[in-house]
Amino acid sequence: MEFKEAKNKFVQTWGALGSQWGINKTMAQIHALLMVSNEAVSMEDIMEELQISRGNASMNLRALMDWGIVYKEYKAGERKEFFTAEKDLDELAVKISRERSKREIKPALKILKEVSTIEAKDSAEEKHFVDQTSKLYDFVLKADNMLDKMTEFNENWLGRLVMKIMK
Amino acid sequence: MEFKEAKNKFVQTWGALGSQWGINKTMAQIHALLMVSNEAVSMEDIMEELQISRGNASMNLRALMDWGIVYKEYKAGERKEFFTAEKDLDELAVKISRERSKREIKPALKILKEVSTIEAKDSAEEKHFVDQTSKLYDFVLKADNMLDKMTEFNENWLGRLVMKIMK
DNA sequence: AATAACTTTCAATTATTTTTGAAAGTTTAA
DNA sequence: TTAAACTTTCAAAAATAATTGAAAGTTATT
Repeated sequence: MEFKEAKNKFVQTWGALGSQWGINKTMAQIHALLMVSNEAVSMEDIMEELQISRGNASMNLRALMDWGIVYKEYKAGERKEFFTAEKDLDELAVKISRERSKREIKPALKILKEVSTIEAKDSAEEKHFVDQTSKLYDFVLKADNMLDKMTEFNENWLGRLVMKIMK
Repeated sequence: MEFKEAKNKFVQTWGALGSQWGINKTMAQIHALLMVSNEAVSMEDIMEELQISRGNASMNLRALMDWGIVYKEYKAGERKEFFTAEKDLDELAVKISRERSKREIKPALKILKEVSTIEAKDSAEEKHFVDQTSKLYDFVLKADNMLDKMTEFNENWLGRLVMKIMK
């Protein structure tokens, strides 16, 4: 496989993966493209490589910057803007999980707390509801914290040890 | 908040969360409904509660069974089928992550391996591509394994200890 | 201050995904 | 074996999400 083909395959794959995880395809593709570029890329070049419109490029670049995983860069003497992606994967993971936690998990937790604390009458149905949603609240809270600590854990020596023990 | 309202709120929230994570809304809603039901529910009742068509209910129940997180049940004397959800959350998490790993991560890893092993010419561009995709391959592989081990880890005493240390 | 070089915005269009509902299929009971 | 009680399938319709492109906005240069 030659370089151009490999690059294209990577961008397509990353885009597909993104859309399966609730991130729009173009956004994931732009990110993929920037990740494997060794230097900052202009909007013009992004449009060209991905065959997308100016508006599309602009909006998705904005979204990526809001997520904190793509940065703007200015080149001396050049008028236009260039973009680079966060390339440190641990950093990337932290930012993505923080952002999704903030946008999606935290609000869901709030609702879970609300619904799990209604006063259950003595019906088995209501008791089960409260029990199950409470468990879910605890579980999601724990998973959320864990994600947040994952990288930290991953780099932690004791963590590595535990990891090894668990094969 | 009264029970019915709480139940509805829960189902809606879980549905919204699902669609943000690449699972269709109805599928997540059916799952939510079954999770908080203390007894098996018929297709008729699911249709009624969620206000969805028979076809929709049928297809999404099938999908949930394919994921291994919803089961069919038969009641003595009753002709129709009833459904229940996996209610053990650790089990649920394991099944979901196994399934997503199998369907999405593993195929992506295969591509990542392919593209990261092209022969890079001496251009910095190609070198960077190979370097970055290789790192990504390792990272995704590690994260995938970690997810698989998460529950196990969560229940693990040493894990709990590490968890505490990390506050 | 006018113009050129660029970026952003957003209503309209297009593409994708989900949902419907009725016909076809299946199973059980009489 | 027929009919009733169900479930599944899938083409068409509806709903949702992404994309376009041109006008409006911004910033730098002369």
